[in-house]
Parts: sequence; C-alpha cells; structure tokens
Amino acid sequence: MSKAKRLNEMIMMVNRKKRFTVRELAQEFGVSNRTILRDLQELSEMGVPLYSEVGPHGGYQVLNERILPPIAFSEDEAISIFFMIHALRHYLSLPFDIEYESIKKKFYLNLSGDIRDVIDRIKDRVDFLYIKQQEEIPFLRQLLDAAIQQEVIIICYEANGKISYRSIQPIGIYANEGKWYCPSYCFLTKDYRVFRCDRMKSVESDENTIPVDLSKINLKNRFSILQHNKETFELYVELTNKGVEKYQSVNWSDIALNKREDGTGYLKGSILKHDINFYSDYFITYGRDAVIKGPFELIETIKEKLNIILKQYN
Amino acid sequence: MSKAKRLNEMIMMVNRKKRFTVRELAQEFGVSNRTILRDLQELSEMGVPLYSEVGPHGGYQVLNERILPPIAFSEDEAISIFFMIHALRHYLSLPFDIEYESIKKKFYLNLSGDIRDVIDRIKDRVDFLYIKQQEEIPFLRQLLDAAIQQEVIIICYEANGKISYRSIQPIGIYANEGKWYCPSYCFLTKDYRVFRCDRMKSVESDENTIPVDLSKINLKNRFSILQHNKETFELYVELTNKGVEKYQSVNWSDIALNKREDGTGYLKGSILKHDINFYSDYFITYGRDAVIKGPFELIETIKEKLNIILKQYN
DNA sequence: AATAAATATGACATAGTTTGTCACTATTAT
DNA sequence: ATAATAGTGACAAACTATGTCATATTTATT
Repeated sequence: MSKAKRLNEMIMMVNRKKRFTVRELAQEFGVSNRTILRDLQELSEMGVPLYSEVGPHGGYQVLNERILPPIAFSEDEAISIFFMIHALRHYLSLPFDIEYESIKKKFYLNLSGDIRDVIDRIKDRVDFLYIKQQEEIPFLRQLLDAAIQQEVIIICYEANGKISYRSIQPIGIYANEGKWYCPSYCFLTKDYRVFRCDRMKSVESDENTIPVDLSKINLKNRFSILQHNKETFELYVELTNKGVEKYQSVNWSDIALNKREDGTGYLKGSILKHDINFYSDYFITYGRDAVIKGPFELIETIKEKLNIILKQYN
Repeated sequence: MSKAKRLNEMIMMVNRKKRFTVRELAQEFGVSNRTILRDLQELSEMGVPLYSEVGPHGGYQVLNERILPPIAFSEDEAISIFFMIHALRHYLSLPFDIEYESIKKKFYLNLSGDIRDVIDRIKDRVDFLYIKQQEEIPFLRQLLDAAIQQEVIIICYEANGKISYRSIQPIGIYANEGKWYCPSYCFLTKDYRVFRCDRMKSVESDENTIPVDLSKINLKNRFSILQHNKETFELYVELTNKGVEKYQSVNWSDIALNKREDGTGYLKGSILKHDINFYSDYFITYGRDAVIKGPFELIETIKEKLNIILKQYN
C-alpha cells in the first residue's frame, strides 16, 4: 500500500478508534513502528488533532475533532451548504454543542478563493427570515438523549403561572416557529403530552420510575399511534381562493383540502376537542377567507373571542 | 515539493482555474509535462472530474464539481451540518441548483461509520418544522443574479387578479414563512416595492431601461435608506404577559417593546399608512393579549374586520 | 527502586517510487 | 500541411520511504 493511501486510511481509522497505540497501528497496517511514528507526525502536521501520553496505558488519542475526507461538491452545492449554515443562525439553541461562526468560518475558509468571492457577492442579496428564539434552552441535549436512550426524567415545569414537578419520558424534540417542543409520556397525568422546552425550569434524571415501552414510537409516527380513543369533532370549513392558498402552506395531515374548479375550496377532517382553542385562534387569522360550518363548538369559541376583542374597543 | 503536497495544491489550482493546459501547470509547479500528466491521471482516479480535449485551444477542464480539502469538524459540528441540510429540505426552491438528497448523501457517506450511527439514532428524535413552500419558483436565480449585477428586468406580475408588466431592479431576495420576496425599485410606479416571487409569471432581462444606482442599498440597510418621506402613524399597543412573549419572537426594528416589572408591556413605534392592513391582521392574532391604543385608523380597521367575520356566523 | 510499557529521535543501508528525457502516436483547429 | 495539444512507453537517475538498531524519556505498577 502506498504511503498516501496508508495516511488516508489512517485518518479514518484514528477517527473511528479515538484511542490507539503505535504498535496496534503498525500491526494493522503491516509496517514498522518507526514508520507509524513518522506517519503520525505527518498527520499532526496536516492538522489531525492528535495527542500522546507515554508510559503504560499511554498511547495516542484523537481530540474531539474529526477530519472529513475530501468531498466533491458542485459550486452550487458548496454555496448552498454555506447558506444553510447561515440560515439557521437564528436558532439560539440546538441540541448540539456548536458555534455557528466557527463552523461557517471553517467551511468558508476551505472553499477556494473565487467561490468565496461568489459568496461575498451573494451574502447581502439573499436572506432567510426566521422567528427569533427568545432565550437559550439548556436542556435540549438532555431531552434528546433521554428520548434516544428511553430514559425517564423529572422536570420542573411552569404553565399558566403554576409550577409542577413531573416524571416524563421524551419521544423526541422538535422546533416550530422559534420554539422547541418535547412530546413525551407524562407519568403524572398517565398520558401523552407536548411540553414546551422553554417552560422547563430543571431536568433531572429519574432513576426510580420504570420506563414504559415507547420503542416503536418516534416523532413521525406518534400521531397515528397515540391518538386513539380521544374525543374528536368533525371539521368543515369553506375557503375563498386566498384561504385555499393560505391553508396549503400548512396542509395538516388529518385535515384534507378539497379544491374546486374556481379556486375556492373546503376543509374536511377531524380535530381533537382539546385543540378547539388552537383552531379557533388559527382560523381567526384567515379573516373573511374562512367560514367555519362545523363543529358548533368551534364557531362558538370564535364568536366569543371576537366579541371579547371588540369589547376592548367600545 | 513532495508529490503529495503538489497533488493537494493542484486540486486547489484546478478548482480555481477551471481550464488549463498541461504546459501551464508544468511551468507553475516547475516539473515536467510528463509528471503533470501522471498527476492529472491520479487526480482523476481520486475523483476529481477532469476532462480533456486535444488539439489547439484544447486543454483540460474541470467539471462543475469542486473538491473540498479535508476539514476538521468536531463530532457535534458534523452532525449539526447534517441536520441543517436536513432542516432546509422544505424549501422546494432555492436560488441554487441543488438536490438535497444528493448533498445529504454525500455528506453522510463521508462521515465515519460510528458518527453515522449517531445520526441514525437521532434522526427520528429531532425535527424542524417549517411552513411548506407551495410551488416551485423558477426565477429565483435570475432575480438574484439581477440583484448582484444591478440589472433591470421586466416581470409579468399577477396581483389581485390583475396582470401587469413592469420593469424592476431587484435589491435582493428573501424567504419568509415559506414564501420568497423580492424587494426592488419599480420603474412603473417609480418607487420601491416588495414583490412576491410566486406571483411573477415571467422574468426577462430589460436591455432598454437604464439601471438606477442602488449600489449602496442591500437587504440589510434598505429600510433605513428607503423609508423617508412616507406617511406614517404612531403606534401604541398595550400587551399582556402573553402578548409580550409573542411580540418578542418578531421584535421588529421600528416598533420598540417596553416591558414592565409585572411582565406586561407596551409597544411604541411608527408604522406606514400603507401597512395598516398588515398590522390589523397581525394584532387580531393576539386576541385579548393586545389592545391597540392608537392610531385610530388601525383600531377602526380591526373593528371592521372583526365585524365582518362575526357577520358570517349570524 | 526496579521494571515494563509506552512514546520519541537519530543514523544508515536498502527497497521502492518519482521524475525527466526521449521517441513516438493521436486528434483537431486553422 | 502545420502547429498545438493530449497521451503512452521505456529507462536511468534522483529522490523518498522504510526497517533496523541504538538510545533516550516518561510514567504506572510492583
């Protein structure tokens, strides 16, 4: 095997192993210790963050960093990745421990000069607006880990001014409109609930509660599996052209849009009783572009809300 | 210079030059033609997409692909980039010519096996929800290019059921809530306007109109530069705790939020007369969590809209 | 204090690779 | 036809990589 290939494979191998001795590598590659030592020095010079300890139980270690092998991206692909990283800068918190600026810089600096010029020219001409996240959420990683490992945690949760402690078992986490949510099994209410991560004041691991079996449930399938035997209403909404256009941008899975020839349309589907409040707020934003035909309860809630607002101005 | 280093530099150089002859490279690197030929063959085998043409004016060319040099990312950084690419899959259209799946796959396949395992475990447990884009927009790249090059274009634009042709000079493009917008100087109305890209039916270059000087204006500074001498109103809105929380997620630059000790607050700022419609819709979504104190016109618009909706149900 | 397990470095002969040169072929625009 | 370009093969010379051996250094364990 040529030196170049060996070095390449060595990068992968040390990335994978994280901890190894010179002798191990020498045996695996079938070369002498001396050669491995020389190779490791070259890798160091190439920027692989190696560090070594002498003595028994010593050996080499790779620090946290990983070297990606060279990847062939097209010009547009490289630029897109740069802007994707840039676009997500508004997420103050992510369940990963990263610094946007450092990622962006690394990527930018590794592109060749002329592509950097292209990026510089585009930078002030394209933007992705997002709703800003208001505060940092320190527990995201803990919640994600609990979801992956199927562990139970105790959270201190603040809702409607009341603080409660409850044991929950997270299914996953998701971000929507600048907020992070954590759908979970709640041992207090013995039911599935969605918690807002920014309302959690503390997260501790709960050793005493035995996890329930959620291994088949994840973010994608949780609706179909969990929404049995809950009280639902039949929804029926008439939409104008504008209303149709507006609904298309959300297009929820249990509310079907039916379009007519002339561009108008109507919605049919089932909604949970529990969510009446949400849907009333939502359809108010349609103004005259949505007319609720049913359920009766939804219409009443909307009328009530509108009257309350109107009263503010009389 | 060692062969390995030369090959590395050669990757950069051919990425940058795109087009070159054997002789050029031989001179630049100070080696013989024969060596360069052998090197280029190796680059080919390494995956650099080279192709050559013989004869006068022939030479080598690199196809669209670019080889990134190996980059050191930390484990969390590599995972984050993967999920960033994943998160933006909802953008049906981008001003770049890319295939998400192919980018994602390339990136994924170049990570080492154990990190792929981490991604696989996380994949069903984290999600980013976005408003879906309804349709593909074929003109984004053209609009972006016009903004960069300061060129005038003729668009066929559909608004309120009417179709108009107008010459515009784009300042840039931005995405918001699943839609793309193009703020531009409009030669028809002789004013700055924001166009929705999905309402453009065609985009042609306009050779006859002389561009105006927008070189100092870009997406970030356009508000402060362009909003002189327009008719504005003074806005004053009282907010409940919930209202404060809600406003924080948008926090527009010309409407200031003032918080009180008890968590409530109020908004002060100026709004364009032209935007009354937008703000009335917006503050209706606050329900009882926002009470408009002024301007009078905004209050009247809101009352009117609410009454129209209420009338639908009586 | 001794030992063993590890890294670290230098010198040198040998094995292996890379390079330049030269002679030649093939293709294509002018 | 001619000139400019890529492409191939053979071989000696120049250079690089490797293994071996000797030796130093550090450190956990006994």
